[in-house]
Amino acid sequence: MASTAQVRLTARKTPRQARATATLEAILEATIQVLVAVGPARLTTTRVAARAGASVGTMYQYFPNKQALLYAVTERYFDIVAASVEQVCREQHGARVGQMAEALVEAYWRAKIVRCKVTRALYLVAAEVDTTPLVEAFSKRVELATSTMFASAPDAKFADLTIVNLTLLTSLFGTVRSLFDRSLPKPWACGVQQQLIFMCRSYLEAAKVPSQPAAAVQPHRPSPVIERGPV
Amino acid sequence: MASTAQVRLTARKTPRQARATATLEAILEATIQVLVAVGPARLTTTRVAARAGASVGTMYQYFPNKQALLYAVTERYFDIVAASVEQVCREQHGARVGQMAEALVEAYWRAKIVRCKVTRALYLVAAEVDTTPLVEAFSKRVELATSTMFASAPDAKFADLTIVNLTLLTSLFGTVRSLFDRSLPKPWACGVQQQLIFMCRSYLEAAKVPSQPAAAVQPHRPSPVIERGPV
DNA sequence: ACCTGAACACCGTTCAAGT
DNA sequence: ACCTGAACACCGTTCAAGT
Repeated sequence: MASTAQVRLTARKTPRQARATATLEAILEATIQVLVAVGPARLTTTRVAARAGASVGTMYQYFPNKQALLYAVTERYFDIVAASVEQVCREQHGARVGQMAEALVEAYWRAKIVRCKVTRALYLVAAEVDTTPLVEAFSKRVELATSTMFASAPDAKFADLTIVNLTLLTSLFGTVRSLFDRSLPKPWACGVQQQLIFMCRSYLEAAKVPSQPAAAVQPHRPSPVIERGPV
Repeated sequence: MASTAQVRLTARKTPRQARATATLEAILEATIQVLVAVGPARLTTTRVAARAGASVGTMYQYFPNKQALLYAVTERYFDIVAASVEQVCREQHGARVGQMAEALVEAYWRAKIVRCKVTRALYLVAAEVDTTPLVEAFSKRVELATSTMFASAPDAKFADLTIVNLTLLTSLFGTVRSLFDRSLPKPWACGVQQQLIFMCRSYLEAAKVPSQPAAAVQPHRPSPVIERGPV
């Protein structure tokens, strides 16, 4: 592992009294605020504690180290985003694929942009803490929701839904991230977001397995190098 | 700005003697090695200096701070990747769009994966240093190369090449990054990479403006919400 | 149970002294 | 011109002492 050595990232103890719960909450909230204000690299445990109205020692009662603090905040964030994706997936159950793709992209985009400062700050914590397990859990959760949704579409069947779904999500997550990383003027970012919907629709359309009344329209040229499943 | 305050990120002075040039080179090389070994968060100026066989003071003669060091290394890396993308763009000049898309994705993927440890480490330095200017310069450079290439395709014209090109690249950069961030088993990663080619092809195909002998095939359903340019 | 903050170790950065 | 490394300030983490 490159960036991180072996460190416990889970909470150290859970509060038993109401006062303690409030303290813990204050610390987590303060962490987000400091994160947004100065970024993860310049975030200081003392600063977080001060912002939360507590002392450093208190913070260390609940978290074994700075990394665990960032880990906890990231976990909460992923949970919110995953939940809102799951919601649209339920809402779009049984719709047409094109409509699903559009709703999915828009929901994810909205979830990221509503708290865009937080999003931007959290994209950077990966450098301080190894958040791979969180990314993995988040991805798996979303994959399940979207694949269930796509499987319910009446207008499309896919030869290998798993890989199509995985590709679509990888591209969605990545494209949105790229948009955050670059400092594109808003109109361009919106343009790309619109095109992204169009791109996802085109991909799904092209990845469809031809339905019953097929054989009518054939691909113009034989598509040569295009394989589907994992190699 | 969240993560970084005002700091000079450019080199402090340039070496005048051969000995000094060697020192500088050793420092840059050592930085990459340490970066790969422990990641940007745990990279230490002393460690870098030691690895380079120099003292901390020497490092500070050439770089005003740790961030400038990481900045310089990132710049070099971007330069290599951009150069290899530019090369395929020249090679594919005048080819068909589908072929171009495939070559582009594969070239970018290859450039990233040949030194995958370095790639992974450098993805993380963005948290320590504000590399936005470098990302921007890199993107602009690649945009120019690919848009020139696409404009030379005999089999496709686009209503707005700029936004199509921007979307394609944003998606390419992002998807590849997502693949690095997640710890997918190799076969799945390869599967997604293959599908990404297919996705880019489908998108370009769908974004084409119908050529001369058009009017024959009409879109099955009016596509509702799909706009092209920036809003 | 929970909280505090002085104390310690470590790392970024400087600068007076060397070749 | 270039290099060195002890010295200083700052931040993560601990722990003895408090309520």
